[in-house]
Amino acid sequence: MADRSRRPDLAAMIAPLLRELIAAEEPVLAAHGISMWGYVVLVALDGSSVRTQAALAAAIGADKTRIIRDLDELQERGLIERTPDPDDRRVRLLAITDAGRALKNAVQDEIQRGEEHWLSELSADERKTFLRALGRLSAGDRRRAARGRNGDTT
Amino acid sequence: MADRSRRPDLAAMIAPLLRELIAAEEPVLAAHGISMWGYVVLVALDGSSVRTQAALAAAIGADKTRIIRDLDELQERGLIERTPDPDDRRVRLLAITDAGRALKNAVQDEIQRGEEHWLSELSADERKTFLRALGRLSAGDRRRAARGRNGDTT
DNA sequence: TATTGTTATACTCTATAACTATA
DNA sequence: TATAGTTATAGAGTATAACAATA
Repeated sequence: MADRSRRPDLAAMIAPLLRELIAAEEPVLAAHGISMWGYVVLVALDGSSVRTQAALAAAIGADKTRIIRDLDELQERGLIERTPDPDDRRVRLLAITDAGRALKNAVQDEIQRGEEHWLSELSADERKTFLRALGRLSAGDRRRAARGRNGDTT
Repeated sequence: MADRSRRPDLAAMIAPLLRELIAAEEPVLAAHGISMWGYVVLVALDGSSVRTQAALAAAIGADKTRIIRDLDELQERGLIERTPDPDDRRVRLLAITDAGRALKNAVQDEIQRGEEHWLSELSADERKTFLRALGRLSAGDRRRAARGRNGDTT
């Protein structure tokens, strides 16, 4: 018999929720002709001080080899710029363009409007505490992850 | 310039957290010689009234074809039973064994002890509200998902 | 004809290794 | 010798299609 005193594993509660959130994002991304990784890249470049491709890969938890196609495409569409670093010509400095930021903001607005659908199941207090707690746990992630890397994001 | 009034997307906050939770589970699962899907199957069979393979696949969000190997292995190890349904001989009725339940409980205990590491970042109030809100959102998943299927879990 | 469980195939991701150009 | 970026290859994981047995 199942033990009612057990709570579900955190991962088991979160995984299906994430699956639905991603499924809801896909049509929005498709409508704007951008991939999930492409969107993640734009968000990372807009919000942080990430400059090099290696730092970007680390920041978004991707392998440095698997974001190159996305960077190529984003650059071809004029959504990001890749300029050689004069101080170290191995490095290519990344920057989001105005067009890239506009696209990212449009996509993000739509996605967050869709997420209200989920958050509306919570009371105002629950919502506030939930988002804060989630941010805390997520921030813990970043702190732990940062320790394993070189600590700098440029 | 980044707009500070934007909150991160829910998916963007949850995804890295889930990745870490899964990474923390893997050594536990490996120590008990069971795969992630195998564990998910045991949890589903222990806690609900799922009986057929098709219902199980739907319940855990997997394709019916991709759980067969796991079911084979779980059965070989005596952790589940697969018996033909006398009422419909196409169907094989699934049931967790005592050994399966014992393994599942042992793994679950270890996993949840590990999760305290994350939850300890929250205050008692935050923790309570967070888990309740997460359960609510996750329950919403199940309601929405159930509507898309046949409504019965047997 | 539809459905359960199964197998085989193809496809999509991802990780690994190897290469270049710089340092 | 080590590192940033790149490319090519191989592997894992997944979805799709087709099959046999039964309804």
